[in-house]
Amino acid sequence: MIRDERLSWKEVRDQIRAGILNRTYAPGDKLPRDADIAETLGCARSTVQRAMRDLSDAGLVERKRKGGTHVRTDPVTRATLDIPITRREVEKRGGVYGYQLIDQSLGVIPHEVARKFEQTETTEMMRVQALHLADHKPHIFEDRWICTDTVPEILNVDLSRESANEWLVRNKPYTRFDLRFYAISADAEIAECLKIERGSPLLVIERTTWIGTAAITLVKAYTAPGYEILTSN
Amino acid sequence: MIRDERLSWKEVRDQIRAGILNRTYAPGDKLPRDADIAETLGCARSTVQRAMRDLSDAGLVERKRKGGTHVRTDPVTRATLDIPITRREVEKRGGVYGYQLIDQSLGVIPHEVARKFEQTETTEMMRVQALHLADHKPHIFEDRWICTDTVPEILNVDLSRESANEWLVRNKPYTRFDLRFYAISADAEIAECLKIERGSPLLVIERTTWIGTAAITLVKAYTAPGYEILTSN
DNA sequence: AAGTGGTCTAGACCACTGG
DNA sequence: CAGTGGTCTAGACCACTTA
Repeated sequence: MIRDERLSWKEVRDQIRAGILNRTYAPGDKLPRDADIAETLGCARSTVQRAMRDLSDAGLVERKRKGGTHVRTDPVTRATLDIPITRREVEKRGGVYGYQLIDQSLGVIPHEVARKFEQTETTEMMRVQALHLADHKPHIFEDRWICTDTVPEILNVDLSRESANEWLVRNKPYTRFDLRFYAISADAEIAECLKIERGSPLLVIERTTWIGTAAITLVKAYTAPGYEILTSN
Repeated sequence: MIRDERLSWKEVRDQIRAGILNRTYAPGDKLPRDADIAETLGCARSTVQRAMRDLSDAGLVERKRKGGTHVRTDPVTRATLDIPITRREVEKRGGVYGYQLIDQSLGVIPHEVARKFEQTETTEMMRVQALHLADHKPHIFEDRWICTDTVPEILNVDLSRESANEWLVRNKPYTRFDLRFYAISADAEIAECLKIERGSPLLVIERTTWIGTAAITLVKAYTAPGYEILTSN
């Protein structure tokens, strides 16, 4: 007789997942209770729990107290995205990073921006427009609003040397953020900055960050043509 | 004296995170060992572990055996994306979903497609072009290649009734996928399908899926103007 | 070689929620 | 209100990695 070895939670997870993939448990089906699975497989319940949490995080099953664990009927593709600071992104690809401040000013925020910040009484903020370069070519044009009430220190930062992107990320950690991606066609201003033709299709990455409920910044990053966002799974 | 209650792992996590946000632990700093934190806070080491895993998943700290736990120097914005099947996406917003098969054929895959599949000997696949509608208006035009070697059953599915999107997701779970987003401008064919002007900027969602190492499908989803991808964090 | 995080166990209690 | 998942503990051993 071969003595059973202890099961790792990944092995448990893979067994359960296999059962789902091969239709032993079809979408909508209820899986046995953790305790029963543990007994069947001969491991501790917490090991099953660990495996289940992984499957749940991956969106394969849905767990409810008292309700039990069910195979999700409506699978979603769940991906994790890492958006690094632009410098890192360029350097990681072996490129040469460059940065240019284009304009910096104080001004009243447009309604559209105020809406993105949700609840903010602040009406005047700092606007920063800057260009990130990769291998000396325009890479990303960013148009940013920074809440000077939340981040008064920004007034004393020399943004011609260091990008707001980096300064903020290093000095003002956020607790919440909002991300959206969409496509636009380049208007005259953006086209000029990125040195492309008007009307070129661009991917825009828009990010708003808060610390607690206080708005920090809203940035629209207009990426140069050819830019792609990738996930690795 | 008030007797200390047991700490939950979320409370532990929040305390550690607070220490990072308020610079008690600056970027690059090493945090105490789990065991020490546990003793300091008066909880079990596994509770600290749970908290740390959360911070690590969020990208705030980096953990290494023997090396200890360090606050990450270059924070990344880490977001989780859920991409549901198109029907759900439309219905969740309260819209009416519709679907039209445009074309279905067998053909030799272009080199560009073969490259995306990485290693595949298959050269002939099924191509499916279809339109997803939201409130009777074009919403997403999808151009898909399906590997008939991996998914021979697809040959017997009536794709004019059910979208390949849904059939695959229900019947052919994948084990790995690749996602990318980028912007293009609509060519004549896409413009006609989506009933928009040529040259309109479009967000494209491209997804390749595999089961094991066997290719399943590659789909390019051309979204109608105004489409946005959102993350919720 | 030794230090630190990762995992497993067995058991207890809690918290949510569906029947 | 009872069943099920979620969490906590204390302790042991493992596995990776760096000093």
